[in-house]
Amino acid sequence: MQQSPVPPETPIYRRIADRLREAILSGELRDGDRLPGENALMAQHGIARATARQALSVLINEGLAVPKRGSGVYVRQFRPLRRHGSRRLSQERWGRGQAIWDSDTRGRPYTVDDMQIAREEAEEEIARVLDSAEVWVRRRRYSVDGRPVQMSVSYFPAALVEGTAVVREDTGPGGVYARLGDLGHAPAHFTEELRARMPHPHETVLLDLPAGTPVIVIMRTAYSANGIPVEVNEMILDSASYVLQYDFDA
Amino acid sequence: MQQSPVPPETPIYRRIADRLREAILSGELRDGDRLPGENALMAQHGIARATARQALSVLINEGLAVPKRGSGVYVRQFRPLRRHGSRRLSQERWGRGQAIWDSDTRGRPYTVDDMQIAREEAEEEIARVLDSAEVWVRRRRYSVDGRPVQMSVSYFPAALVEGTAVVREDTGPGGVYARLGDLGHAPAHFTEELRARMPHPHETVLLDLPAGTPVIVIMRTAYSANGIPVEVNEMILDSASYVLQYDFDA
DNA sequence: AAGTGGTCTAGACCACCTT
DNA sequence: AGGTGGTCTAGACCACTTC
Repeated sequence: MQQSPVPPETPIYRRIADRLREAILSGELRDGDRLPGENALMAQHGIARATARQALSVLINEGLAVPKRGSGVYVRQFRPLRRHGSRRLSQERWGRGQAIWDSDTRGRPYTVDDMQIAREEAEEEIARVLDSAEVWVRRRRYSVDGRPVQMSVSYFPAALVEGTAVVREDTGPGGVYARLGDLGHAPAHFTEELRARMPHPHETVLLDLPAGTPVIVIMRTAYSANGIPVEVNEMILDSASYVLQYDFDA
Repeated sequence: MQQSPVPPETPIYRRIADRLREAILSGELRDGDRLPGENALMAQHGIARATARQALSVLINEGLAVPKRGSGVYVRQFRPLRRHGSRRLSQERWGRGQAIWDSDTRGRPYTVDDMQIAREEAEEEIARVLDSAEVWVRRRRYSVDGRPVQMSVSYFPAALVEGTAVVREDTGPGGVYARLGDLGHAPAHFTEELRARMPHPHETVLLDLPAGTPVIVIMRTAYSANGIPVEVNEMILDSASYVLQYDFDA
């Protein structure tokens, strides 16, 4: 009924979480291994259910563990894809580049689902950047190995692409950028603005994100050679599925 | 003692959290505003303390709200700095670039604290990339307006920088990169590998991060003109304090 | 002094997964 | 059938902030 008279400096649930985190980060518990469950923690430490849950919730919110209903709590894995920002400048040019983080994009193709194309009134920021109140919008979701990894929304100035293949489902060989080129507005420069944050609920659903998984938000603006913005592309990435790489010269 | 016979499709705590999130994202509740507290939610919805707490914890773990002991739970703000990856290629070159996200780096200087310099045995990954088992390490933390925003650790091949100003506290005009230049190894190419994840506990402490705040991890490798890696710089950024910008050509 | 969030106990019913 | 995590109740003591 009464807890120990002098509360220990760090709360019980936190010390338990620390112990488990150590086991995970040290590799003692490996990817996919099962953590001690609520009942096990209650018995081992003589604590109440809520306290055991709180300990596990720490690791879950840190993205180190994933709960599976009716089964247990498991160590989470990190197997990223590699996304290249500026491919043309990539390491092949000066060779010898060594990657810090492994990734395994090899051979696994993207799948596109939920493609949607529509003409819309632009949100404030998009309208400002594209200098156009009306835009054509292409929405899609990318999956790898059947698991969603990215949502992407492209915006084009309506006047620029009206009636072209850019607003059709099948954009033809070379895709949207080739069509923009046909129009005399081939993308020549890119700006990517990037931030990370916790996902909103609809993003959690669409990307099937476990708790403790941030998203990376990329706002990419494409400019034609004469400096006209021709596309804004907003991407929401599952941070557990990606390593981003940017290469550039001094 | 008994809850309603047919449990509602979505749990109570989640519906409350949804309502509050809506209020935050719609701007009805603004930056720094106080959310209804545990007692208020208990009274308004006729629920137990733990349920009210659970509702608030959702928003806290989403990074939308910050709890303040003895005071209340408040709407969190996002006022990022802007970090430029490839400045030389930046938008000024072709003009007209419009930023999607506001940021206010203007005039606010970085402060460096906790500078540490040491000779160490390199971790496996660093040793592999730098092709050197022994490294000199420079650690420091950057703050803006007295609030920590970034931790940074630079690694140099020991043989390359031994006895030079690179391993001294004061690196002189132009800093470390200028000294590498003096040695005939001026950085000419950069690769940045970037990911986002929830912070580890020591990062939470050192960056003073509220719950629900991811970190952005950047591993930056600098190569000299002839392709030799001369520095690896690992940066841990508070994701709520940064927008990253990369500019490049097609 | 009163109110707030932080921690903890000891129960309960439920849906879900494994066996 | 039994174990697991998900939700919820009704209390308790505490440290801290605000007034």
